[in-house]
Amino acid sequence: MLPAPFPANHSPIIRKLESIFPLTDDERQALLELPIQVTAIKEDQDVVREGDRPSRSFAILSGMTCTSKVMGDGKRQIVAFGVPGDMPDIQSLHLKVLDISVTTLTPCSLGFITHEALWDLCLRSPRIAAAFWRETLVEGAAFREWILNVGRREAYPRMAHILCELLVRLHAVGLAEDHSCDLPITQVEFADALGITAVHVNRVFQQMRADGLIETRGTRLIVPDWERLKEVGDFDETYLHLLTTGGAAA
Amino acid sequence: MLPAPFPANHSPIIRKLESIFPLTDDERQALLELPIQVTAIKEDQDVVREGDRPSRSFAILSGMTCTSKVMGDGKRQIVAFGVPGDMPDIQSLHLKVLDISVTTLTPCSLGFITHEALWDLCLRSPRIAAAFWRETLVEGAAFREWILNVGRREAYPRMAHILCELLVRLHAVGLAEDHSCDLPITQVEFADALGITAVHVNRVFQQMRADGLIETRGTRLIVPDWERLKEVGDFDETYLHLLTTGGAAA
DNA sequence: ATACAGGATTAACATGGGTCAAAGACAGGC
DNA sequence: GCCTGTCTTTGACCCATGTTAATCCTGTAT
Repeated sequence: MLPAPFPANHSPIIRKLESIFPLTDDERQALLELPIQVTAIKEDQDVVREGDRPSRSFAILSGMTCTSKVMGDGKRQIVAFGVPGDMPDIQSLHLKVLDISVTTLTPCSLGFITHEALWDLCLRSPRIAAAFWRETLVEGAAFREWILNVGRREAYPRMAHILCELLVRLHAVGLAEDHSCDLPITQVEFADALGITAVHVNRVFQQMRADGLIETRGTRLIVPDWERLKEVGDFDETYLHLLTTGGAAA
Repeated sequence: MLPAPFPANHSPIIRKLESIFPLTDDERQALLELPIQVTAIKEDQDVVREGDRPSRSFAILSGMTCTSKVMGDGKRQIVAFGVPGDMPDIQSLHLKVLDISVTTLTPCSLGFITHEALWDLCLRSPRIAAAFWRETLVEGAAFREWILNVGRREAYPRMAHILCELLVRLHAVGLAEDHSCDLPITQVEFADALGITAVHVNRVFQQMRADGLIETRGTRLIVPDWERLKEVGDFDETYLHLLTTGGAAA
């Protein structure tokens, strides 16, 4: 029962931008004046679908999403998870037809902003445009790491790595503490994210529990030994390019 | 013996930007005035390395590169190939420490541009900044497809898919005709790109040859039946977001 | 309480692709 | 023509992960 409907506000967007790019007061103000339409949406709903041609993008104000692509034969690959502050389909501002679908993992509060308003803001404020560009570059770095994860790590370290990423990113937006967080992600979804089967996800989880690498209580994940999980997952958070480095999930 | 040292010029950069974003005369002129340092470099050289903090970025004027990451244990994953017009480390403009290495596959002519000059141009011309941003978004789409390829396709269609992508992208820059192109990529490199072993790359190639799906003469790739290769590779070029769609490698 | 549905777990068996190691093929340099 | 280094090819064997399909949970609705 994570996110109660959220008071309408832009703060997750601004916090996210500021977490990777310093803003002036004027710029913050310009962002606050963006016309934004806040919408609540249930879990397990597609917000946008592959092939859509949206006229607006959205930011996650609360809740979590996943971004996925499907193959001809129906197999699905999740390529990213979204946390508050993320704008999973910002690409649609420039690329007319979407190559991905975005699905809610939990009930979400989403803030929709028209492409027109975004374009206008970017033309008026080159530094804000640069901040968005920078966000896209950071997202690209995460995709590259995801490729490495899926392409070169075995299932066990692969899972460890993705758990590390999730924990650090959730921590960065205040949704994880004490190496623990709520992960509303089913084993089937982990399977689609890691490029393995749900059965094998289950095997890996059990081994990790047996090894004392993780504990689970319902959807809650607890990491008893963060350093060891990072080591198993070959995890180095540099690629996330957070300004608040250091004790990320510490 | 691909690329002879190239007369210094910006045209690959401009052509690339224009292939995904229409430019005005003024904007083209501003790009032409960018101070650019042209350098020839041999094959199999690292242009930049993971961990570097470059003060300039570069465009490929001729030749091909690959972009890769390595794991702690030395395993390498190639996450992208670069063709003329690409700027494989444009991210360093915003992200101080590089998360990838860029290596030449052939002798290359590279055009280096300082971050200062790029920043200056982007602040003066929001539309050019937007064009660069758009390039980054397209690059992101290619990463997402790469994740799907490595995560969900078996080795045979996975190879077919990457061959399709290479052929279409080389065709878009005039380096492929008649479903045929020069591919200066070793089997070890394909292995690192696909997340399989070189031995298995070899098995797949032989099967593809036996199936009449591809022919090779030295480094030259010939595709006798383009439609069939696309089908085997589950390839749909939409994700490349080229303006010149349709008969891409036709 | 009972029934249901989505998720988690198990087990038995199959296989794509990994590993290792040796041998061939080819190109460039002398 | 010969040497050397880099690619490619081959073969035997093995294991991480896929497949299938049944069973077991747990929370929620009736």
